[in-house]
Amino acid sequence: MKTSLPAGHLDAWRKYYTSFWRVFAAIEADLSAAGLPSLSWYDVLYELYLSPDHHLRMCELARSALLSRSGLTRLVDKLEKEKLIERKSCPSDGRVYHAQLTAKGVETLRKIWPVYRAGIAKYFASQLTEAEARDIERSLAKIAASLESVAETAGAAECEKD
Amino acid sequence: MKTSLPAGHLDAWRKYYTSFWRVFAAIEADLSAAGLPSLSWYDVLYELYLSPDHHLRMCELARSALLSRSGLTRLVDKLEKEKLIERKSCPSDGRVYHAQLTAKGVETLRKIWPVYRAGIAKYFASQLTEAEARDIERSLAKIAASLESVAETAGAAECEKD
DNA sequence: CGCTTTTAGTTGCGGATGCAACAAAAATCT
DNA sequence: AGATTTTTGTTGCATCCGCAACTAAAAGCG
Repeated sequence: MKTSLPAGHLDAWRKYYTSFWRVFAAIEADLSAAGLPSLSWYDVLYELYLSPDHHLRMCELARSALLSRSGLTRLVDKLEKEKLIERKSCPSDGRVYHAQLTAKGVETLRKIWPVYRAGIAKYFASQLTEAEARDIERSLAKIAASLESVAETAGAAECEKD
Repeated sequence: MKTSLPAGHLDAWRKYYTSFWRVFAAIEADLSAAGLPSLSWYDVLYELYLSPDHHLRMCELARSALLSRSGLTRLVDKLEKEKLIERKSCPSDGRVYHAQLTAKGVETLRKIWPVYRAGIAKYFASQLTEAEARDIERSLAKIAASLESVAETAGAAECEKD
């Protein structure tokens, strides 16, 4: 595993880190100002929306939505209280619950998206050419993919080797 | 202000969003596993380190370190308790406090950096060529710069126009 | 078949952080 | 100068979230 860090890569990291927090905060502020739920709610609803039959096991949903299992449990509690999803027990595995997107959940997704999209456009996309967007997508896809399986045990294995 | 969002730009956003959270979580996990403070501590200490005489007003530090004023107040409380910084009142403005990096603060910065650098290298830089890193730096610099002044009033002005 | 290990989801707890309200000081205006 | 507004930092409060411990169920193993 490569651990050297050329100056150009460090510069890229700094911009990546700073730009992300600023864009993220700006989008969250827009959502909040519009009286809409935060991006973590959107992420969960959207992952369910993408899934076949709009449902997913809790642990898979946690991974897709970039949350810990406990974090997801609480978030699903709130989403269920708002009738945006339902918990359904799994017939073939008594440990498993599926989160099932409701019609109201889809509706909420459709309310959030215009504001979210406008935020992405204003704070992120408006600064990028088509070519830049394509290059970023390609480069960052490699990074996202390389960390796909890293769930709750992040870094442990590699750390022990040092 | 442009609010349309081409598909390529949306794809770029998705990878940006997902990759960032995964890399961030992985680095935080490594720091935690090494018994080191989190990135928010590093950010504050590092911004002070970069500043002339290693000190900065609270509100400037909050902006540089990507925190709210209240968030910074609490973080500075903890850093001061650990003797990593000192609060110094400003002679020319009675409202202002300066956070002053201490020798122990510099030392802590030097303890965090190797682990942080290794994380950046492992989870971020190792996936990018020199050219990709350069392009990302250039593209994201524009985004970061366009949001430089957006502090606690993020999005408000633009939102009212819609 | 029992016993152990693993997996899925939940809960107690504590830490981190933002918003709104506040106090103090400075700046601005008349 | 006195009154108003703005700026700076802090605090009360609420929310979000992860880790560790726990329960229940399934899988693996003798």
